[in-house]
Amino acid sequence: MYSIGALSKATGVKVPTIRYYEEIGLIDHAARNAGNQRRYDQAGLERLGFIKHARDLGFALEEIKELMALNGELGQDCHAADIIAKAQLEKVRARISRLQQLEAELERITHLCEGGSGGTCKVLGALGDHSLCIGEHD
Amino acid sequence: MYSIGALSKATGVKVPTIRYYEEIGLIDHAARNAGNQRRYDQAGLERLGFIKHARDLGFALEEIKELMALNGELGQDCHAADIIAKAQLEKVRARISRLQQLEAELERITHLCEGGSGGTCKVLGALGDHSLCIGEHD
DNA sequence: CCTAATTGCTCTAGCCACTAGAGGTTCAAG
DNA sequence: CTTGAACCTCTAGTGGCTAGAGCAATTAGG
Repeated sequence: MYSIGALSKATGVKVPTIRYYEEIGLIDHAARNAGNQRRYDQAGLERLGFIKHARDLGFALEEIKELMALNGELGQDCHAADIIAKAQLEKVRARISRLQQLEAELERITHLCEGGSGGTCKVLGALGDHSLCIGEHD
Repeated sequence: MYSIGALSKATGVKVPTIRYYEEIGLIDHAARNAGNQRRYDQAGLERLGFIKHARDLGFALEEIKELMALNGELGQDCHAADIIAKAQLEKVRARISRLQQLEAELERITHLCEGGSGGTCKVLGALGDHSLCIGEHD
């Protein structure tokens, strides 16, 4: 049996976050001891570990709920899980390519600096003027 | 003179967002016409354009405030602006490399699917078990 | 000039995923 | 038995908006 603090240490999920997950129904209401403190078993630990890992992978809490529902089904629906994971992969790839565009433009902008102050700052100018951009972003 | 709607169209910043920017002090309180509606001049348009562009580049509103303060200074402090932009570039690069790790792992996970249901789903298994990951993430 | 549609106004509340703090209770070590 | 850490609940705040209610003002058409 784990206290909420022990569970937190074991999973890397902060204590208030665990309580928050319970509140929103992502995890079940924990069993309580005589003094009204939450106690968790091995299954609770594993479920929270699953959530943590999925969060680290960028899944939204709603998506994690879906994944956990699949996990609970009789003869886990692997295909559905795969679809969710693939959608997540696509999201991640889209974010990467968007960020790479930003990287290119920020690189360009920072190379405009000739140091010193006075006169017109080209960095500030480039930030203000979208028409100077090489490609589209956003 | 632009109405808030015209400003919105010209910059691509939504009307409630413009009002929100005013509320938090990112832009000055707009002048009002006889009927209490906001009216903007060219300078207002340019400032909002600057904000929009910087937001698209991933700058936080606080950072944008700093950049605009620099812009207002006598003989714009180009060096300071450059430092902020370079920091932003570093943030963007860090996010890219983090996302690339996620991409690699999601790719690995989605390749585990053998289709069909029943038995143990390797996708769900991989999501639950961090120790199966190739590299560290988060 | 009148009307109707559009646009504007303020205010409140909600989104996501937490985080922080107040003020009190229970537990575990010595 | 005492102390201090960990726990409890509750409220409020974060960033950056978005949505909706219930009005007032403007503008285009007839």
